[in-house]
Parts: sequence; C-alpha cells; structure tokens
Amino acid sequence: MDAIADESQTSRGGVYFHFPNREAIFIALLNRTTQRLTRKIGEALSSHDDPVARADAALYTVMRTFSRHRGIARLLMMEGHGLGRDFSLQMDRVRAGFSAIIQREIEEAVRTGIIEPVDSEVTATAWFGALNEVITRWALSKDSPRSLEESYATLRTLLMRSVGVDSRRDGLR
Amino acid sequence: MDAIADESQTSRGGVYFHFPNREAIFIALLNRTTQRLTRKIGEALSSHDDPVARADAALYTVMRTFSRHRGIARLLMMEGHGLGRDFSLQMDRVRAGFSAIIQREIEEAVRTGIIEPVDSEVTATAWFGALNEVITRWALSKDSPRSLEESYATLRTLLMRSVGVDSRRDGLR
Amino acid sequence: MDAIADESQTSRGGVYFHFPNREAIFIALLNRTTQRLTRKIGEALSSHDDPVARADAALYTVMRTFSRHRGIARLLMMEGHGLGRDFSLQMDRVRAGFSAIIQREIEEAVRTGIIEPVDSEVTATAWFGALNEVITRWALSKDSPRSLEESYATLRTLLMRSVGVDSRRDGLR
Amino acid sequence: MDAIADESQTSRGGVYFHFPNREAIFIALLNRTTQRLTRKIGEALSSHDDPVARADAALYTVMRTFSRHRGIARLLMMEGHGLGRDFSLQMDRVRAGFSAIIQREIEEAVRTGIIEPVDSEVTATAWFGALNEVITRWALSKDSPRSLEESYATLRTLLMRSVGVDSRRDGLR
DNA sequence: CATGAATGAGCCTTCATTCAT
DNA sequence: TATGAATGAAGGCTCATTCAT
Repeated sequence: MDAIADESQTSRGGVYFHFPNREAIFIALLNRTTQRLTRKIGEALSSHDDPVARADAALYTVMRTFSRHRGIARLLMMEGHGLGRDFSLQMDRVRAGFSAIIQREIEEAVRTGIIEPVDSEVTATAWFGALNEVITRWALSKDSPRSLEESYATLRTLLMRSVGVDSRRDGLR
Repeated sequence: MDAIADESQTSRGGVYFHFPNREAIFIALLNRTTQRLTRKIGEALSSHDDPVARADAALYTVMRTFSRHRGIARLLMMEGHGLGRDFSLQMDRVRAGFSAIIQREIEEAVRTGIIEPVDSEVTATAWFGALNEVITRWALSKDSPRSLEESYATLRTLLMRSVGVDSRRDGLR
Repeated sequence: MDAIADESQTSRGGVYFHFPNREAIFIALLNRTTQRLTRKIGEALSSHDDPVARADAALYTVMRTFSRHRGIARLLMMEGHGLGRDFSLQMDRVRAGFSAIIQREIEEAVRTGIIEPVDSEVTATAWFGALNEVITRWALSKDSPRSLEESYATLRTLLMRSVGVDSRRDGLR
Repeated sequence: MDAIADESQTSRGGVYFHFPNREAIFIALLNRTTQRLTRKIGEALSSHDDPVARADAALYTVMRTFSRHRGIARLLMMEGHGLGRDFSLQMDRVRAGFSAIIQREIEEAVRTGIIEPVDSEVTATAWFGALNEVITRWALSKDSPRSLEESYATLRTLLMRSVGVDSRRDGLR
C-alpha cells in the first residue's frame, strides 16, 4: 500500500478514499485491463469475416497490446496471487472469458466447415494456455531478449495447424 | 505453518525440526514432485523410439500422473506465490526444465525430418503452456467435472497437428 | 515489545512506527542518556580550572544525575544484554568514552604536575569501575537503603588519594 | 543448550539428566568458580599477617587466576544476563561475597590502625568495582593487547594509596 | 479529499524443555 | 544414562486498515 500510495503521489489514507481495500485496486486494474483488451479483440474480430483472418487479427492484437504494457502484465501475474478470494474468482472469470471468446470462434469455424469438429473447450483452453505462457515468460524474463511480436508468427502457425488449418496462408505479418 | 503442522500430525516446532523454514518445505515438495515426474517422463520417453510415440507417451504420463495428484497440483499452483525469491527461482527452473525437455524432443524430430523446422523455443513454450493450462484449470476447478485423462486425446491431436504431424495415427488411448 | 507499547500508551505496531526494531529503542535511550550525561560532565569540567576541582565536579555531577534517574540506570544495566551486536558495541563505546574522559583528565593532571605519572589507562578503567560499581549496586538494590549522594564523599576521597592527592582539600560537599 | 550438549560430548537430553534446567548450569558454574577463587583468596590471605601484604596477595591471586581463565570470565560476564531471577540473585550474592571479604580486610586494617577509618562498605564496593572493571575490559577485549598481570602493579598502587597506604612498599611483583 | 500516526491480527521463527525409546 | 524428535509458549516483526485532524 505504501508503494501504491507513493506511486500515486498520494498517501496511504488517500488511496483508501478511492478504494475500499487493497484487493479492490487489483480487481479494478484487472477489470480495466480486461475490458480494454476485450474491446480491442472485439474490434479486431469485427474487422474480418474470414474465420482464420479473425483469429489471426485477434492473436496479433493480444500480443501487440501486451508487448506495450509489460509492466501491467508482470504486475497482474506476480502480485495477483494471495490477494484474496475475490481477486482469484475475478481472475478465473477473466481467464474463462478469454477462453470463451476463443471457444466461440472455434465453434463458429467448425459450424462453417473451416475446421473439423474438435473438443472446443479443451482446444480453447490449450490455445489460451499456449498464448498465456508465451506472454508470461516474456513478461517475467529479466531482460526480455526477444520481442514478443517476434513470436507471433510461430504461435500463429502452431495454433492454426493445431486445428488443421494450412499455415501457409498469409498472416498479418 | 499451523495448518502444515496440524496436517502433519505434529506441532509448529516439530516442522522446524525437519525444515529450516517455510519456503524450504515448498521447495522440497516442488523438487520431489518435479523429480518424480521427470523420472516418469524419462521412462516414458525411453520406452519408444518413434518421436511421435515418445511425445505421446510423455504427454499421457504427465496427464495421468497429475490426475492422481490433484492436491499437490493445487498446492503448488496456489500456495507457491509469495514464498520468497528462492521458491520463485526454483519454480522458474522447473518450468524451464520441462520446456527444455519438450524443446529437445522437437529439435530431435526436426533433425530426423519427422517435422518441418520450427522455432523450437516458442513451440516448446506454447506446448508447455497448453498442457499446463489444461491441467491447471482441471486442478483449480471446484469440482473437476471432467476427468483430466478425457482431455488427453484432444490435446494430443492439437499438439501433433500444430507441428504438422498427422493426428490420425493411433495414440495411446 | 508489549511492555514497551503498554508503557508508551500505544500499540506494538505504534512503536514500530517510531523505531525500526527493538534494539534501536535501547540504543536511542542509551545514546540520549549518554549525551545528556556527557554534556553535564562537560559543563562541570568547564566550570573549574583546578584539576582536582574539575574531577570533583564531574564526579559529583555523575552521582547526582544518576541519583535522580534510577529507573533508567536499572533499565540499561538489566535489559541491555542480549539485545544484539549493535547495542553491545554502542555500550562498549559508551564505557570507553567515559573512561577516555577520565583518562584525559588524569593525563592533564600529570602534565601539570598535580599528580605523579601513572598508567593513565588502567587508572581510568579502575576509576570508572569503582564509580560504576557504586552506582550499579545502588541502582540494583531492592530498596536503595542509602542515598547515592551519601557515597560521594567517600568515593571522592578514595579516588583522589589513589593518585596521591591529599583528600583533606574540601570537596563539593 | 545445543552448544552446551555438543561441547559436553552428549545430547540435549543428556544435559538434562545432570541439570534440571539451563539456569542451574550457570549457577553451578558460577558457584564452582566462586568457590575455587574464594579458596585461593583464602589461602593467599592466610599466608600473610601484615594486612597490606594480605591485600596484596589476594589481589595478585585474583588477577593471576582470571588471567588463566579468560573463557570462563567472558562466559559468566556475557551469558550471565537474562538467565532468570535465581542466577541474578546468586550473582549478586557472589559480588556481595567478594565485597564482604574486602570489607572485612579493610575493617581489620582500620582496627589495627594500619589505615584511617573509612566507610568500609563504599570502599569495598569501589575496590571491587575497580578490580572487576579492569578484569572485565581485559576479558571482553577482542584481542587482549595487554596481559592482565601487567595491570597488577598499577592497580595495587591505586588501591593502597586510596586508603592512605604508602605505595612504595614492595608488592609481589 | 488528504494525511500519517496508530492499530492489532497474524506471520514466521526460536529455543528451553519433555519424553518415548 | 543417553538420545533426539517433538512441543508450544513467547518473541520480534509486518502490513492492511482505521481515524482524528
């Protein structure tokens, strides 16, 4: 709380005027970050009709966005634990939310015949995990040797192929 | 520490007879779990020559092992944070270690021409993340609706296809 | 810490707002006491030119000051041990400091021919020890039967004669 | 207790077979040391009839004895605090005991006219303090630069003169 | 709205002591 | 007699939270 107060150019008591407790600060930060990212993903998705292009755009958006906010990524990944039940629940909801977006897209792709039927829940979880791990390792590495965006192409190819989509189709980069 | 002492049928001081401090308990638990799992993976790998079969066996081993130790999985995933620098470093080493195993297998598969050249580091990270997320969500779910082993087939297909291996080859299950 | 907090009309945490740790409290108390006493001794010394009168005044000052602060004397003498390296070092420095003051005065007296040459270090240590023991026994006695100031005359005579100064010269009392 | 057990070539429990508790060990050590020193002092005293020679012999005995047992001196002076009420009481008794010996000798010297009447209690306390401080500083110094016995001559002169005895009479050294 | 001194529950750890073997 | 694993009271300290100003 001291560090937060200092960083906010205010006092410990001042922080408590705006937030009821420490956990609420992180929940607010998590929600704001989530909303912004969700909105950006939504915009990326709505810019394309082709399912593969949609997934591609969303993936690229996520990676580019995080690459510009490494601090927040680290904060939520490192300080998020031990904050209490509410934060954990919210974090679960967030992860489930992103997985749900992925799952919806996959199911739509199945419906339109772009990809063969799959267990969309497990697939979405795996995709989310793959993306999340790549970002996490980048965020937590002491000196981010490789740019996050450099991993985009590889990750794109992996995810597409994993559901049987030919990776040679052009990606965003 | 009270909870650990109670669960161990001993007293707070009794725990400190066996471990120098709280962090050491978790590090020991992490190391033992890691060693056992690494050994099992090694055995699975050495039971096969075919790269795909090797990966398949390793994946199945990991999922089956975790499915039998949900408690430990939860413990390390939930209590592991905020334990101090040493535990975090060790946890990083563990993740890196598992990723390295995957990476090694991938590079071997590339070398033998089973799969096309890929960025093995990103691929290994993504695979690890996918597997880790599936296990984590299973471990943290309130009432494990689906058995972890049910997800094996789907995950196997996803990972294989992601590097261009035909999924119709028979898996372990 | 509980006792200190209670006595200070505050809480355990409240004490830690003002001091970084327990040891620091005693070091601060020791330093403040030392500074005050040193200042008083300095004033007593500078009020006289005659070496004997100077020593006399300093001795009287010390005994009168302690006679008014028996609690602090007891506290520092009884609670001071087992507080850690820093406190012990500081306490040593304090003792050495007072001995140094005595030694300086003795050497000056030798230089001006008031007393014959002596081993000033051992003499200063012995003087300090004599004074310290008289004060300590008074401070630690259950019911201080005799006033500390009653011992002044005897101690004065002993110390003066010990370096060959005629004790029949009038003291402060 | 661990250190004591190790040093005694036994175990923690083994120590408790011989002593009821930690404090008792130090009390026993204190008493044995006290008895031995008291006996040696008694022997030194009974070897002479002349009061000055008696005091001289006792002083020399004390300093020589301690110079050979620096470890015990340090132990009792450093570990003695915080051992509980019983040890403190016993330590007080020991100090009082030695002071009483000194006081008795002084009173005898007064009675026989060797020295003029003095406040024997304060004088004995001061003598004890002087001797104690010289020994303590020697014992606690990191690297005992000067032998304790080197201080004997100076201390002897100081104490003798403090009660009006001509110091030019030959000492034991 | 802001401040920061104060609060106190709770944490990890120590260590003299006990006791079954 | 000896062992050493176990005990648990007590200690110092942290930090999210409160509240008078």
